[in-house]
Amino acid sequence: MGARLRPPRPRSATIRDVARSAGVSPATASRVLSASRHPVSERGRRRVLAAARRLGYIPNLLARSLLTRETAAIGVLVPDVSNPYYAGVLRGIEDAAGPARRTVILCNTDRDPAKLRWYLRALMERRVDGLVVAGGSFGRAETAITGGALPVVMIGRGPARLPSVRVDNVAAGAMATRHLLELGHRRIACLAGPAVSTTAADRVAGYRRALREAGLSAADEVVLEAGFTPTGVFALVDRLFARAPAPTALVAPNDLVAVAVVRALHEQGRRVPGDVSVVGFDDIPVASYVVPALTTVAVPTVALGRAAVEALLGLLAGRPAAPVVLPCELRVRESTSTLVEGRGSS
Amino acid sequence: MGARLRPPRPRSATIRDVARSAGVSPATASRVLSASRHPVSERGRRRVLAAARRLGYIPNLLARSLLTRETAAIGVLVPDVSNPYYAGVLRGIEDAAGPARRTVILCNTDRDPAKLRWYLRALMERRVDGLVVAGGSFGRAETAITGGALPVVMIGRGPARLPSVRVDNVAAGAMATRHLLELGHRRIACLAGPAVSTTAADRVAGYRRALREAGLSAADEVVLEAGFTPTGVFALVDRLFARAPAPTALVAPNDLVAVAVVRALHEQGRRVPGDVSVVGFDDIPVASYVVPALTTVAVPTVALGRAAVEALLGLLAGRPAAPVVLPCELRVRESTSTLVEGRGSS
DNA sequence: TTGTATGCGTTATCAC
DNA sequence: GTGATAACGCATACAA
Repeated sequence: MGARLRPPRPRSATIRDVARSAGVSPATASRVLSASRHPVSERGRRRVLAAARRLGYIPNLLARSLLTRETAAIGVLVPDVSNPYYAGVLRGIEDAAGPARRTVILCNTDRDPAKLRWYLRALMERRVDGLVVAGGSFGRAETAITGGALPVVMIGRGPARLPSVRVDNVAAGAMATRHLLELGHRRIACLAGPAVSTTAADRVAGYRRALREAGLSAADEVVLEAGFTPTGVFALVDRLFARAPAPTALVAPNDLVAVAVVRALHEQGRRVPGDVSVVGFDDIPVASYVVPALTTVAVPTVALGRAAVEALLGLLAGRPAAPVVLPCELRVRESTSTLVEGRGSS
Repeated sequence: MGARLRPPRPRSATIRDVARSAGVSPATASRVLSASRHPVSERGRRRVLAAARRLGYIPNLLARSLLTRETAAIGVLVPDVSNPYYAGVLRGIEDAAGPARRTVILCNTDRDPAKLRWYLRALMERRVDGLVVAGGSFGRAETAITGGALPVVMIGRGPARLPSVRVDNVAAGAMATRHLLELGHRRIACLAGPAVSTTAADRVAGYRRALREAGLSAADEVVLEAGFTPTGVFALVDRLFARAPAPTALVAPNDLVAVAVVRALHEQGRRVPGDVSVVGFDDIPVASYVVPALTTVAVPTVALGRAAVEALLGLLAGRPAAPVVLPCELRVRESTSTLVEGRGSS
């Protein structure tokens, strides 16, 4: 006698039950229910379908996957869903996965390498068909875990050999900074995102490049590490404006922080954009509704997620994935304005 | 000869490979690798572990689940992850699921019953251990699909018999409205969320109750349907303030819309809170950073998600789930203030 | 303490 | 066009 377990949950109808009820063999039932291309008589088909409905048959994907070696599931690794940026990405992933009949297994890494690796293993144990990884810290060690056996698409920059879908954050950083330069600003501070984030690093690099191209020197660069959340931003802004000469413009690491910066300045009695211009990144949903509406470099988060899944589906279909770089767009709104002479001069 | 499929992906090491490499039987290998309570000699254990490491063995959860009838996966149905409210809920779900070694399968329903039912079926095919459903429209038809075979925990109100984790949105709506009444406001308008949302309906009910308790009549109620996103809010506010007498205070369906309302008023030249007081719900991350900082009724979204998973885990462990009602909290900030006499009188 | 054998639910193969 | 059968990878009842 074989395994005889206490069934933790009632056993639902199997394909054998359906077959018996329809008066056919399990093979025939399977051919009907799994949309196989194998021919089945019209009469048999009807009987199987009727029996399946009658019994409330729900196929067991676990058993099917065990045999076909495909789970129709994709794993998604993201630092934090409650961040609007990743929420948008996730939305795009879901939007593309649904119609392709794939389900999404979600994992929050919190940018913690240990957590990342743990989840990675969990996803491999589940034999997901592929992975979409957003928010970096997916390096050589992690590639080793997947053993190259698993198609992986990165959102943002990752290990060079992995296909990626991203925006050019250096260009985005430069775009934001150039906008401020064109408005006449010369003392422009830059709040950087977390040190581990390549996105943050690239935006800072773009900031530096734009300054240099405008003829400013390294001495004119003011870069402070802030992070991608408002935590600690108030103190940072205090520090930034305590020193003289104070900046007249500021590049925030993202919109969330930009909103906090605007408020911090407001509390100091400085007006945006009257006294200080502020530019953010991402164009999160509230960006255009806050007062002043945020000037920002829009990142197509939903499109990123969507493109990543499309690339992954291509990979699964055997098509090689070309790197995708989606365009960013400067959206000039109310938080930036021309430098008023007499205040900006050093 | 049996199934001989073209392997779409290279076959990874199985427990038989490990057993052979370790010089033991598959049973012994299984006992070591699945943390079974069955005794295994120390020597055997070491050999199996070594072999597993050597071969890069990763257990196949599909096969294990087929046998144990447990997948360690929970399905999550949510209207829209890119909404900060649900992003918070999702975060809480993930936070509680991870340490319990459960993975989360995410589905966006968009409040579309057809999509909901499709996903529901997909989750059942995957044999998830249980379901967390947020954002309603999970009614009798859906309960029928699960056939009661699947533990379900609702976040928010749902079919009466299903265990739920929620906040008292009637109380929340009353709390927001009472705050405005205490500030002296009498002409208070209410923007309702989507008609299908019980959360929205409850908040409106609370609004009505508070007005009534303050001795106002049904004639004093002004309720307009807005939705949970800023779409169309500008036109709505225009309409609202075109009529006389204009309201002096406004209850928004959530913070996202509240921010948009503040902006719409700003564009009309009305000041918040000087001319109009505005209160929102949820206390989303930006709420305290916008200017004016939003007075809002905080909903513990992350805690809701966490509690839902805990209830579900309890259910899976055989413990009955008592309904959980988490407290809301009024956070008075800058978007509400005392009614200035002479403007508020009719 | 170990090994052998069985079956979880499904689909591919082969013979009819 | 149909049916019997093996196998996917694993955990357990049972015998040793």
